Amino acid sequence: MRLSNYFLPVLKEAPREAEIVSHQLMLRAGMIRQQSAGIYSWLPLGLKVLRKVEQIVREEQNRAGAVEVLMPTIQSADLWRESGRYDDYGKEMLRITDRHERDMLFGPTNEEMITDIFRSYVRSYKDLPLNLYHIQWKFRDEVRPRFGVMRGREFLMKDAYSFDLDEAASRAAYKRMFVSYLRTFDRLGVKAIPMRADTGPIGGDLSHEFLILADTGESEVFCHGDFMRFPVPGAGVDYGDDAKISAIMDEWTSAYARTDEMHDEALWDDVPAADQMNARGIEVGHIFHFGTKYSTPMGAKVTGPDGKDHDVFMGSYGIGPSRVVAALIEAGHDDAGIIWPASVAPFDVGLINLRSGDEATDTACGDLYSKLTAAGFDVLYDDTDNRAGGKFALADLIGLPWQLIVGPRGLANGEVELKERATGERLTLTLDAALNRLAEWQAETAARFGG
RNA sequence: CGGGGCAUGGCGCAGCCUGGUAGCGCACCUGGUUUGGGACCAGGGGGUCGCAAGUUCGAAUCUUGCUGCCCCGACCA
Repeated sequence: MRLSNYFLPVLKEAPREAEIVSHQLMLRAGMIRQQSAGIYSWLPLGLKVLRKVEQIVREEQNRAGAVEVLMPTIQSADLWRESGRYDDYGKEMLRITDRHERDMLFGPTNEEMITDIFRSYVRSYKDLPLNLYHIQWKFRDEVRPRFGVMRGREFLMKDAYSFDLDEAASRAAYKRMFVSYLRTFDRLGVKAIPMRADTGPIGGDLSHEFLILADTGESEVFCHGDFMRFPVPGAGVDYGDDAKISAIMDEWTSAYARTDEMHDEALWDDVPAADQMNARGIEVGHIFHFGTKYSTPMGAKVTGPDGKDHDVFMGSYGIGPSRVVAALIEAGHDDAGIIWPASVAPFDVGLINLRSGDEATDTACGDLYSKLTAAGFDVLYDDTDNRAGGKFALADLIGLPWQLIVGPRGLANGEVELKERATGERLTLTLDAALNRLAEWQAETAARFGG
């Protein structure tokens, strides 16, 4: 993409209303625009990151055996009356009346609807286990939306729902999602820690939150240092092997990890002082096992091997991709701007032409742009006639992993500069050497973050 | 929902106390000189000062009401 053809409305100064760094940087980098309290438009750069996050989440859900569907944002109130939540949910639910005076709502979550889909089609235990998910916008009319997309009223959520014949099978489904979350956050390039959680209004008896560690996180985290050492299951993990999956979850739940809300000083004292890790985190995922809470009132049952009907056991599993985008910034930034993990960076390389209009420089940049694009790099080519300083500042702000800096001075020696955003390291290389270095990185990144 | 704050060109702000018809920086447009870490000169465009009512000869400025947004607390991906 040539910057001159792109839409990247950056701001030199952060709007006053933005308090936290991710919100400031998302506004400054032209990723989002606020349309109303807690409601945002996603501009091209932001959307690109959001889609990448979404795609990684999708791939790991699919790998774990979940099947994608897409349910509507608007739901009928009748469905929610069946579960009893229409009255329970309170003012967080945005209620809408259509032209026929029917009670509708903008879905804050989809347990009822997915249960309705399930009961409409599934009759036999032989069709289980089943896990259906979708990635769809939700709306929760928060009393106090804040911190940009970190806590918006409208937000993108991946929500998966598992259906099983009995408690044991349902718990196995829960563990598969648990493991898939470990992989998902690892591929997103962040350290996420699963913590025992309150089940809250969704109900149930087994629940974990996944928190991305970031110094500016909202929640205080107490966890054992072992979490930094537990191995993340690889792409080859066998989700069909219940024992193996169970063992992974056992390991990842073997050490103490709680947020301040669930913190237990007595248990904490049992953790050796050297292993006590006190950090901050951002909740980006939450999984629940809630048994027959919805299947019973809504009549979602299957015929078992015994020839009798059984209410199905369910769980739900959420990740908020829109919040993840903000959390990644909280976890990766410096004074100059964002530092994206390679797997979700909006572009791989920022190609900086230091002297647009200079024939030799333009030619060299055009050539590099073609070669990189052909080699599978997503390149943002700054071909504008801005000054060097402005281009550097922009590149740092939007946080692409690499900056390939091309100017007449270096070209005279057949050289360009390659700057790595994360480390700030700058290398002066020949054109070919620079391309080779990027190719190495591409291979490393594919190995590290690939599906 | 309780408490606090803010609202003046696209963004950041001053002006308000002590009413006299709106200003600064950045951004934008034109021309020129420039060009390796946010250039300089000259010229230019853009705001019924959130909305409504009131006080006054006169309101960005004073009064009242409303709306929007932000922050702190209780709740959430």
